[in-house]
Amino acid sequence: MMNSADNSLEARVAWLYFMEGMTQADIAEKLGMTRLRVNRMLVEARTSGLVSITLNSRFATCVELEQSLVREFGLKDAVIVPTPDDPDLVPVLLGQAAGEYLSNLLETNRVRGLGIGWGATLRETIRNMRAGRYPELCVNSMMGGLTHGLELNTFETASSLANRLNAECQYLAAPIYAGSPKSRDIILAQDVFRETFERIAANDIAVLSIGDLSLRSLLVRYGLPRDVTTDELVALGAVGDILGQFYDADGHVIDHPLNARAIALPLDQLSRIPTVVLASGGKNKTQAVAGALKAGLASVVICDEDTARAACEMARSGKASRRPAPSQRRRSSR
Amino acid sequence: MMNSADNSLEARVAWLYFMEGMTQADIAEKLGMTRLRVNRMLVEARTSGLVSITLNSRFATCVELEQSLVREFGLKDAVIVPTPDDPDLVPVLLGQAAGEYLSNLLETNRVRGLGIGWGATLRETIRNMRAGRYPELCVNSMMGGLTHGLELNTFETASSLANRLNAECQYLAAPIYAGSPKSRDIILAQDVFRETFERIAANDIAVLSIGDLSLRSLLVRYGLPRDVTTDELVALGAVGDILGQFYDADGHVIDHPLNARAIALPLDQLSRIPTVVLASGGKNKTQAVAGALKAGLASVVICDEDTARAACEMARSGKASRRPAPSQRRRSSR
DNA sequence: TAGTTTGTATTACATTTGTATGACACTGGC
DNA sequence: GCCAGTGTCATACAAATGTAATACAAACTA
Repeated sequence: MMNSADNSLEARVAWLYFMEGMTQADIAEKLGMTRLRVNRMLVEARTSGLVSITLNSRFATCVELEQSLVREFGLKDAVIVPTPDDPDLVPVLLGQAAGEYLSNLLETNRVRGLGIGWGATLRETIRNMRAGRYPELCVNSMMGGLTHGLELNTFETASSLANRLNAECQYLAAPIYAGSPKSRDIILAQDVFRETFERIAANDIAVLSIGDLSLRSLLVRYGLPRDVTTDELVALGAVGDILGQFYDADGHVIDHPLNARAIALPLDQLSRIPTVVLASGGKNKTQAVAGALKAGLASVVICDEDTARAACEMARSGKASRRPAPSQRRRSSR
Repeated sequence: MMNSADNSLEARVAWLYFMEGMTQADIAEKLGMTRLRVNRMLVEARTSGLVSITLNSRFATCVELEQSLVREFGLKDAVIVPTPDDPDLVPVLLGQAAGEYLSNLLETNRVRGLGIGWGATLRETIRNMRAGRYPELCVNSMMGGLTHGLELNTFETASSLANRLNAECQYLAAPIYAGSPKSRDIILAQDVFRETFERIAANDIAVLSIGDLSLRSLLVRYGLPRDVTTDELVALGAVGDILGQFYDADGHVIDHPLNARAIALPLDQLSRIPTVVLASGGKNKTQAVAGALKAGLASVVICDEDTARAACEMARSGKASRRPAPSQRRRSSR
C-alpha cells in the first residue's frame, strides 16, 4: 500500500511545499504532475503524520493544571491540551501531544519493551510519533484483538508502531474476550502465551487509553461479546475500561465475569510497569478518567483541559469516601 | 515589543488555526477581531518560530552524505538538508535543521555552557529552537559585537537564545576587532574579560557559522574595520571566517594582523570544546566549509546537500597534505 | 473478453488566503 | 494646535487552495 518510492515522492512534495514554500501549482509543474495530485499528496502527508506541526508555546492554564495533576495524584508527568470546540478533534489533538511525548521519551531513555493498547486516540498517537530506528525495542500488544468488524485492530496498532520505529513487534494473538473465565484461564495456561505475558508484564512503558460505556466507544460497539450488555456493566458501577477491563468511579475493577474473560494484562498488575501513559479525553470520558486517576492506574496522563479539570475535581471531592447512595441501582448519571 | 498578552493571543490564534484547523475568518469571528489581524498574527507566528513544521522523513541521498561526512572527517554527527532552488532559503532551512538538532541536544544532555556565534543562519537557528526552561544553562557570545550598523548583533543573538531557553546570558561586551593586535592584547588582559573568556573556553557546546568573503557576508559588509579590505585577505588565501578569524583552504588561520585583532575565542582553542556545531551552507561558502572540514574545526556539521557534497569532494582531494592519526575528540555523549 | 475497480487527468467552481488600498483613530513630539 | 508616524478597519481583489463531476487508461476479475 505504501511503498518507498511513493513515500519518497510524498516527502519530496511535502518538502517543497512546507519547507521551501513553493505553491502547489509550481510543485506540480516542477515534478510533472497535476496540481490535484500534489494537493492530495499533501493531505495524505499531513494525515499520515509525515509532516507534523508543533506549537512552541504552552497555555498557562494547561501548564497549571498539569502541575496540580502531578502533585495531587502522584503522577510522573501530565500533558494537557486545550479542549477543541469540535469534540471529534479530541483524539487528534491528544494524539499529537501523546506522540510528541512518547517520541521524546524514546529518544531520551533506553526503552526495551513498550506495550500498547488500542483505540482511536492511540492510532493518532502513533501517527504523530517520529520515525526512528530502535532495533532493541520490542513493541507488543497488551490485549487481544477483535474477532470481527472494524479495520482498526490491536494487531494493526502494534505493528504500525513497530514499523514506524523499526522495532520488533509481538502480538497477543488471541481474542480480547474468551467465552468464559474458565476458558480464559485455559487459554492463558497454554505455553505459547506464557512467554508473551511475561514480556507484557515486563514492559518498561505501557501506552494505553480509556474507553467509556457510551456508543462512542469502539470496544462497546465492536468488542463486547454478544452475551454482555453495557447495562449490566453500568449497573455494577462501571464508568470505563482499560485494556478491556471495566472499573468503577473509584478505579476498582468491577465484579463482573467479563473482566475475568479479558485476555490482557490484568489491571492490578499494571502498577508493576514503570511508566504507564494514559491518553484519553473528551467529555464522555470524564468519569472514567477520574476513576483512573483516583486509583492511581496511570503514571503519565495526557488529556484535554476541560475533561482533566472536571475529572480532577471529581476525583478530588470523592477521594476520601465512596458513597453508593442507599438504594440507587439505576444507571449512574450521564 | 513582544509582551506576554500579545504572545498568548498569538498562541491562541496559532492553536486554533494549525491544531484545530479553523479557518482564519472563523477565528477572527470567534475572537472578535479582523480576519486581517488573524492573518498577520499567523504570519508572525510562523516567522517568529512559534509554530514549527517538521518532516518525519529524510532523503536517502542526504542520509548517505551525512554518513560519509561523519566517517571521513571524524565528525560526531552531520545533518544535511536538500538544497533549495532559491539560495535565499538556505539559511532558513539550515536554521530549521540546526534548531531541531540543538533542541534535541539540550533536551537529552545536561548542558551548562553554550557559546554562540553570529550570523543569519544562527538567527534562524534560534528561531527554530523549542522554548524551554534551563536555569542551569549559561548562553554566551563567543565573539565581540559590531560597533555600527545592522540590527543583527552578537548581543542580540545571545540574548534572544537565552530568553527562549530561560537561561543565563553572558555577553562579550567588546567590539569584534580591536584597533591593533597590541590593543587586543591589552583589552583582553583586563580582569573583566578574564572570567568571560574562561567561561567561553569552558563551554560544552559552541554553535557557530561560517562567513565567506563575498559581499553576501555580513561580517565583510558591516564588521570589517575600515583599514582592512577583503582583497588583502584573499591575497593571503582566505576563503572564510569563523568567529571573525579568517582561514585558508586548508582551514589554517591566515597570517594577517586582523586575526590577531579579533576579540573572540581563538580558533586553535576551539578543539577544547567538546561539541562544536557548525551550521553553514550555500554555494558561496563551499570553499570555506571545505577548509573547516579539512582542519577538523567542527564536530557537528549542518549544511545543505550541494554545498556539502562539493566541499566534501574538495576537502577529500586535498586531504593528503595534512591529516595525521585522527585522535580527534570522539568522546560520544550518548 | 467484457465488466469492474482503481487511480489519474481534465475541467470547473467555491472557498480560503494573501495583499493592496484609502479612511480613520490614536500617539507622541513640536 | 498641528503633524508625522503608527496601527487598525473596511473593502476589494488576485492568487492559492480544496472539492466535485466527468472522463480516460491500466490493472484486475469473472
